[in-house]
Amino acid sequence: MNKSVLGVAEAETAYFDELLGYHLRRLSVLVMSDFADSLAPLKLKPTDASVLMMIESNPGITQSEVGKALGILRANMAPLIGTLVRRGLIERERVDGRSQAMRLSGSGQSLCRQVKSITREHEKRLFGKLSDAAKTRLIAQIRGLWSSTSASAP
Amino acid sequence: MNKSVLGVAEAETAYFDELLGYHLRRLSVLVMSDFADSLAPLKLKPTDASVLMMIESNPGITQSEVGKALGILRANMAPLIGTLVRRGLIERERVDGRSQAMRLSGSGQSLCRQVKSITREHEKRLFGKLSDAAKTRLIAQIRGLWSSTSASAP
DNA sequence: TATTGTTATACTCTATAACTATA
DNA sequence: TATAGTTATAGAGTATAACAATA
Repeated sequence: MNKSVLGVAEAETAYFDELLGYHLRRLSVLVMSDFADSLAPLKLKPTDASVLMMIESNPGITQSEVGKALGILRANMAPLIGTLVRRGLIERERVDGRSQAMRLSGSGQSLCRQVKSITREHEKRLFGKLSDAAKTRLIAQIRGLWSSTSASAP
Repeated sequence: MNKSVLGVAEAETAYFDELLGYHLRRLSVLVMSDFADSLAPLKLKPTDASVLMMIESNPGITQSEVGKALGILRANMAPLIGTLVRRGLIERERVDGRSQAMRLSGSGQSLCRQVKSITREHEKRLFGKLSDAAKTRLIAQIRGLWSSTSASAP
């Protein structure tokens, strides 16, 4: 329900149309918007979903580890995790006096299955045009661009 | 200076790695961040730059036309344009009692040339790996994905 | 001394609503 | 009645700073 993009012009777009970054962003905004809409029935935002998936793949992971992996600041993890715990999707267990290991609860696991199913449909809807080979090649290409550049600082 | 991404994991990323949308977003965030940093010396944000370019390509265009083309709400155009006018980059001329035609001033034009030059360097830095052919193919592919989906409402 | 989790807070983006003046 | 521009404001998302408890 949030469609601010960079495109749609009847006006001359001119210079932008040669820019890969411009098209990349335009598509990314569209995809994120569709993904957010797809997850809305589960009362989850893309960030929530990614946190759940990360915990599912790494049971026992701590808040700050998830934060590092997903690029979310500790300060913002606290309320985010708090909500998921209050919804009974995540269970926490102190593992040392500071850290707490996180795991999915039963309902967290079943919600996670729904997230995966919704995500599959979403990807098929948006990228179903592409053959598996084309999709794989595209991911590899994008990853190549990423890794060549992301020599960014700590 | 704003690096929140979705990646970097030492933790298992697992499911995400098969998702085109995930990689698309990761790269898009990286590219936007680099673009914003590149424009910072000109005291322009990506949005400002896109507005200037749009006016340059469409002299006489009105605020709401630019807004429609770039997906910026009227309400948010007002302060944005106001700043650019106060900086002497844009000139406004009433064309009827409501609308005002916008044009770049002299300094707006020369700043626009700098934007283009910076943008070229930015694209070369991030996408220089790709041949022109690969880049063109990629843009076409992205545009194809966009247009097949963006049957979105007004 | 560094790290984990937390709170408080600020800034930017984006969105809605309501107003004015024109058409 | 609809449109262009404006103002005010609210809500996300993301940032910094500071603190307590622990390592």
